[in-house]
Amino acid sequence: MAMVPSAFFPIADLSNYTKGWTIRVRVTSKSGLRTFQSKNNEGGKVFSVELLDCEGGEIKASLFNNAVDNFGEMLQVGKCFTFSRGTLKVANRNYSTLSHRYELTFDRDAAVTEANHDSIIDTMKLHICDLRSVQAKILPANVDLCGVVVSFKAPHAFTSKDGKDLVKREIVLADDSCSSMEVTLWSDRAQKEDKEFEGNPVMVIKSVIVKEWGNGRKGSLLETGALLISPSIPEATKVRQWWSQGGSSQTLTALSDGAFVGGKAPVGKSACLSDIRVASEQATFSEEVFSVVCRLAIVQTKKQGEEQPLYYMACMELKDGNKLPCNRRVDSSGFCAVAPRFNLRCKFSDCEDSTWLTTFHEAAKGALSMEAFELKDLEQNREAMEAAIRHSYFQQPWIRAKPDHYNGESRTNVACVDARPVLLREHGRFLLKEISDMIVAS
DNA sequence: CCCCCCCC
Repeated sequence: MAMVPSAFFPIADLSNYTKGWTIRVRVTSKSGLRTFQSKNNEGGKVFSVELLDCEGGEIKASLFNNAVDNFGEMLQVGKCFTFSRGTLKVANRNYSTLSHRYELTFDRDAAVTEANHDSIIDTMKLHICDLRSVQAKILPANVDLCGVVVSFKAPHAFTSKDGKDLVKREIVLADDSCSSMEVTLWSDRAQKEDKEFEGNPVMVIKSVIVKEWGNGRKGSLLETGALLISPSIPEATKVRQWWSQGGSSQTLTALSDGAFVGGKAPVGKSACLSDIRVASEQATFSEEVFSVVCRLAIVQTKKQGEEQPLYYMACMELKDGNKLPCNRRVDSSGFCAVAPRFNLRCKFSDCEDSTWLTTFHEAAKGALSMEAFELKDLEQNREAMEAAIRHSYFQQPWIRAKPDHYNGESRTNVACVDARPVLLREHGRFLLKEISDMIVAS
């Protein structure tokens, strides 16, 4: 007779108002055992697991002391169990990779029973995020990725600052968003044989923590995450097809090597948008560059109902004696080498003001985290094109450097000349200093 | 009641 799923409580509905629940779940990850000294100086031990049920609900559970003794061995990744008699508390966002508002703790009262393999519970729940959207995430971010291994380094053993022996291996993943990012694998995963990484296999990596490193972004696969090599899931098939049907020869936007930070940006006077507004309204204003921390709020895609061009086709021939392309506007049958270049009107916002700025190619690439050809590729589908742009709204603070110059008349031309992700650590220190200066001043 | 997600 078929099992009645409703006999078990849905994980998604667990809260601290729930009484007398029993859940039936699969263990999808398991941490190592940690020992600790609690506040009243008692020694304790704990490990945690992630649990998935047949409705796709996920929750983190921590098992303490007696529960470790009773169930520590039994709970293994991939196996199914029923759990009851645990305590619910609001999840600590700092330590949970799952979206559930609550998490479970189990101690001496816990009831855990091994269940038969339950095929209606998935073995893993993935929330795969393409690499281009990783560029726009608030950091640190926890993501699941599906990409082609485009390169890998040898495993490297070293001792960490606090004396731990570690082995890491860096790989570079790329996906059909034409982006790539370096990801660090650790210990056993790092020490898989080289041949596992050869021949551009598709890998799914679950629970990658993404952080700012240097000028770019880098991932690190957490202990409780997962590494799947050439899995048969639709996302893997899609990425594999992209790679074999031209992706392998495409230019990739690297998140890890400062691709968005390349080139010489003018470093402007630190300002906010209202400072720029004031400066640009002054008649005596001479050319000046400002740097502002702000967000991209909107791109003007329509004007009085009319769709606006977002890029133009430019000549890419190199000028004589110059390494720069001439960038002359050409028609679509242009006889020189042509490439799309952005020309956008963007509204940028900070905490107190917002302003529309003409945003040319280099700056627009930074503001949108995308290449002009990626937008042009969608030219048959205006809605998809605009959706791709909307994706970047408010996603990431940008430093905007801006020169002001004249166009012969007294009218001041204000433009965005460069946009790049804010280095959060540096910016955080800057803000802290501002606060402490204010305290001193008061 | 734990809790770092390691490194350049």
